Amino acid sequence: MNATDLLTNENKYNLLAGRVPLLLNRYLGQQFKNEGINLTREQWSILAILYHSDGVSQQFLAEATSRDKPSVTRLVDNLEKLGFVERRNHETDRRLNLIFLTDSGKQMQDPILNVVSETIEKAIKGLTEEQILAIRDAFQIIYENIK
Amino acid sequence: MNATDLLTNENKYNLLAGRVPLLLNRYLGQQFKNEGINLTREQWSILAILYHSDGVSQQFLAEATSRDKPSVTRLVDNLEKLGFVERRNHETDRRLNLIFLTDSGKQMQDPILNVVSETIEKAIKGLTEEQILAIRDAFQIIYENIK
DNA sequence: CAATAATAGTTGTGTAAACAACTATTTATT
DNA sequence: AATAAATAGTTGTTTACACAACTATTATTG
Repeated sequence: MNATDLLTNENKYNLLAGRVPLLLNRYLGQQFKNEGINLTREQWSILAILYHSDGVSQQFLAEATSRDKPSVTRLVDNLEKLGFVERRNHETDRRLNLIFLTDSGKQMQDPILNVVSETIEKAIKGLTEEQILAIRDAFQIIYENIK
Repeated sequence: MNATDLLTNENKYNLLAGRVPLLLNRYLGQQFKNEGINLTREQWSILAILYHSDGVSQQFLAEATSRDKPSVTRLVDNLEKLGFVERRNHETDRRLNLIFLTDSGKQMQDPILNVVSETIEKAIKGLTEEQILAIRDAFQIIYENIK
C-alpha cells in the first residue's frame, strides 16, 4: 500500500468540500456576532468585492463569487435592507443595477476586516506559508477543472 | 516582499471557505442528476456514514458530519421520504433514533460511489498525491484550531 | 428594420445551514 | 427517592443555495 491508496475518492471529496469550510463559515459568523457585526459570511463576500470595486453590476458580483444570479439578487436585497449597499441604475444600459456601498457600508470595512483577520489567524495557526500556498495552487487546479 | 505577504487574510479566508467547496457541491449535484440519482451532496454525506456504520444515532451522524442536530433531523426526514433510510427506536433508551438503510438505500451504494469517484477524479485531475495529502494535513490543523 | 439572440435581473420552489427554544427521556446528585 | 443536570431529538425562524422559468432591455443578423 502506497500513498496513493491512503485516501479513497470519498475521503478526498469530503476533504475538499466537507466540514472545514462548513466550520469556518460557522466560526466566522460567530466572530461577527461577538463583535456586534450583523453580517453573514456570504454577505461579507459581496461587501469584500465592493471594497475593492465599488459600483459593479450584480452579474459581476455573481461571477466574482461563483454564485448564480438569483443568489446575488437576494444577497443584495438583504444588504440593502441592512443599509450597507444601494442599487443604482446604469446611466445608459437600463438592464444593469450597479451596486454601491452606502456610508454605513463603508464604515464597516475596518471592523469587518479586523474580525476576518483575527478569525483566519486563529484558524490557520500552525500552518506554514508553504502549506497555504500549496492549497492555493491545488484549489486553482480544481477550479479550472470544474468551473 | 516575501511569501508571507502574498495572501491577505481575506484571500486566505476565501481560499479555505470560498468557491471551490461551493463549486464542488454544485458539480456533484449535477453529476448525481445526470446519472438519475435523486440525492443532494448533504444527503449523501449521511448515507456515506451509514454505508460504514449502519444503525447509528442521529447524534452520531451530527458529530460525524460536523452538522448540528436540527440539520441532521431534516436530512434524515428527507432521506426517509426518499425511502433510503428508516428510523427505529433504540431497544432500551427511548431517547435515541437509530438510523438504518433500507434495501433501496443499500442498492444505491454502488451507483453513488461510482458518481462520487468519477466526480472527484475529474475535479482533482492534475493534482499530485502529495498535494492532496498536504491539504489533508493542513485541514486537520485548521479543524483542531476551530472545532 | 424586423425578428432573433443574448444579457441582466427577478421570482418561485425545494433543500440546507445556524441558532434558539422546546419536549421527552435518562443519568447524576444530594 | 426527589430534584437537577445531561442527553437526544424536534420545531420555528432567518438566511442562503441551485435550478427553472420569467420580464425587460440591448445587441445581432438576415
